[in-house]
Amino acid sequence: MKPPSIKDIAKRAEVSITTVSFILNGKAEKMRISKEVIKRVEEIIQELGFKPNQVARSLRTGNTKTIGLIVEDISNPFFSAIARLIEDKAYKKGYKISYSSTENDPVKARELIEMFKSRKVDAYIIAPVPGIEEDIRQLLAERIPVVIFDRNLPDLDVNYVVVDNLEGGYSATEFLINKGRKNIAFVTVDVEVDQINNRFLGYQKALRDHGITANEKTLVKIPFDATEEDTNNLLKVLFEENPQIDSVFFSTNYLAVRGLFFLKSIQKPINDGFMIVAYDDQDVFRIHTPPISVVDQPIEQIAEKIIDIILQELSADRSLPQSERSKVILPTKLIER
Amino acid sequence: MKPPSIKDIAKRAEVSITTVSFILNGKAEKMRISKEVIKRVEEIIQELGFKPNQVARSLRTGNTKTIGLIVEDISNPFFSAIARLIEDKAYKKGYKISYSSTENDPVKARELIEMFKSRKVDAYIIAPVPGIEEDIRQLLAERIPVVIFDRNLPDLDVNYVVVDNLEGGYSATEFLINKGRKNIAFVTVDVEVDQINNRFLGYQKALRDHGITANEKTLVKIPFDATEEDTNNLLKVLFEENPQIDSVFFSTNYLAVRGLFFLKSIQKPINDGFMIVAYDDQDVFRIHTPPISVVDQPIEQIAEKIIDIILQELSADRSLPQSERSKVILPTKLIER
DNA sequence: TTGAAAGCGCTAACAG
DNA sequence: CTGTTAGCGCTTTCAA
Repeated sequence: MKPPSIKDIAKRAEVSITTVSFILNGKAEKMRISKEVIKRVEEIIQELGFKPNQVARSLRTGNTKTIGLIVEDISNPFFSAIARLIEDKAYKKGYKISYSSTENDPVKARELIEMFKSRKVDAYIIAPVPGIEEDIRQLLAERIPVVIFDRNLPDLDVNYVVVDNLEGGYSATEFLINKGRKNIAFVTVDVEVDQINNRFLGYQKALRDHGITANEKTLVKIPFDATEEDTNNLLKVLFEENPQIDSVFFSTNYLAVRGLFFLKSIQKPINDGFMIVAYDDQDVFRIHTPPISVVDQPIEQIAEKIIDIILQELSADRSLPQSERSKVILPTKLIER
Repeated sequence: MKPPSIKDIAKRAEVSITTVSFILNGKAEKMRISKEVIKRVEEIIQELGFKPNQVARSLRTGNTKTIGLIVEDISNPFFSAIARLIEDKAYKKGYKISYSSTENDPVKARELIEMFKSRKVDAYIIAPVPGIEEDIRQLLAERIPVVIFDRNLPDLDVNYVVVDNLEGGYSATEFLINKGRKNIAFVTVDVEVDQINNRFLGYQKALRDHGITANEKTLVKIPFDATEEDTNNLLKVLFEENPQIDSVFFSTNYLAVRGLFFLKSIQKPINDGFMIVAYDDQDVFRIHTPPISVVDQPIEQIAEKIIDIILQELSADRSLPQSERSKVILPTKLIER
């Protein structure tokens, strides 16, 4: 009924618990345990289907072989794609992933970190919300490996993997300008996070560099918790009050999707006279008629870098000293369609 | 540096460990511990920022407050949406989710269950692959709560939450027939899983009921690990050899997406002369021009049912006896577009 | 080459 | 009302 313990194995094999433990942990030869004993014990382990209780092991060793993944929303394709890739690589090294969605709520984010702390996860991968700098700082102080991604926390010295969002915003905007757009609206989420800010800065810079004056009225900030209907209403106002708009740059994938639905609903065609650029290369942008140009983030590379950093620190058995913290900024790629 | 333990709290408050433990677990009043003591201890807990070590607690109590979620692929929108909803509800009850993707590989699925077992997760939510019946049976024998979803494992008596895929396949097919389609191709994944089989059975039944003879040549099974290119090649053959096809029913969301890309690449328009029905209502089908009709699964209800069952068994502190196992079959909804 | 035993942090039975 | 203590299953030091 109840799963066998190391004790049961030891008893059955007529050896001590210690011996079993050594065999279990591959220290058998180092301890020069005889071949026969090893074989006998291993057979019994097989026979009884014994699996070490990881909880007990964790309590003893202090590591849980679990990585905490904190994202904004696991159902966002960007995050779920990252989650999938990270899972894969972590799994190969014997790590499991526990995930949680913050919904961009610093209070919830803090609770999640607490929860993971009490569960003693070995490392953290976090798409941070503003306001948890202090919590992360504390993790760092305890020398727990942390990588943040998607967005940087500027006043925190921590490993991060982000893309060059300023460049991303710039290239998207410049692309539109080169297509002859004069009135480029910017639709974004009303959250003060680094990556969104940078996309906006890139947008502004591109306009400036091309001698175009930004029009404040065509800058729309959609609350994070806005429903689709709320979003539609805001977009409606945007277009009604600014009929001169000849293109829109959406700063996030889901806003672009909503935007496309909205445009469809008002039957505003996307064509040579009216263009769209979105962030993240998702199926929905490729399948759209006409296809939508996007700023593509190198998801695989992001995941790879994250897990590399984490595993490296984990194997170094501590977080790196400040000086060696990894700062990875990956390029985005404008996919013109 | 190191987080404080219950011992530290006890020492600081000059009470015994027991007292602190009782306070921590809300048994203070039952044990009639004085108000002042409670207050003092709570203050110290606050002050030191003490969080009980969940690992130690788990070892002691035998439960980890963690639920294992095993899906085919967490980056599939269907699964990530479910994951998100489950997470939310579980979180409110103090449970965390660990996830893993099986990639439809029974060997990997088995390993994952083992891993979760050694980590002592309290309950399992599994989108099963064929071949793990025995492992699930064993979980059940140990009275661990298990819910399977998305697909049923016919010869297993276990809680499940699925949709009526036969009905789903039927309604999709009938819809096409009613639209005057005579040559309905069926594109599916080459994996023998219950939900896919039922979608096919529904397709067949609808054809039969309407006096249409199924054409074996227009039934395409795409290997699960086929690349997009492989898929394209198979579809290419399908259309080249069967020019009479006037509609396609795709049995899975991702195959439909690939199909749409393929059709776009060969510039085959979707219109009154050629129609498509997909499974799962995703943005990509709504945004497509023209929009694609789909068999919609009630994702929220699925997630709700799953977590209800799990939490109920968890609070009953054991898996239900066979007779009371929950068998939930939810209806699908055909969204005509 | 193997065994005994301490102890990771916590809960809860039992004793006072 | 509070303290002492055993023990959850495992790793690892120390001793034999």
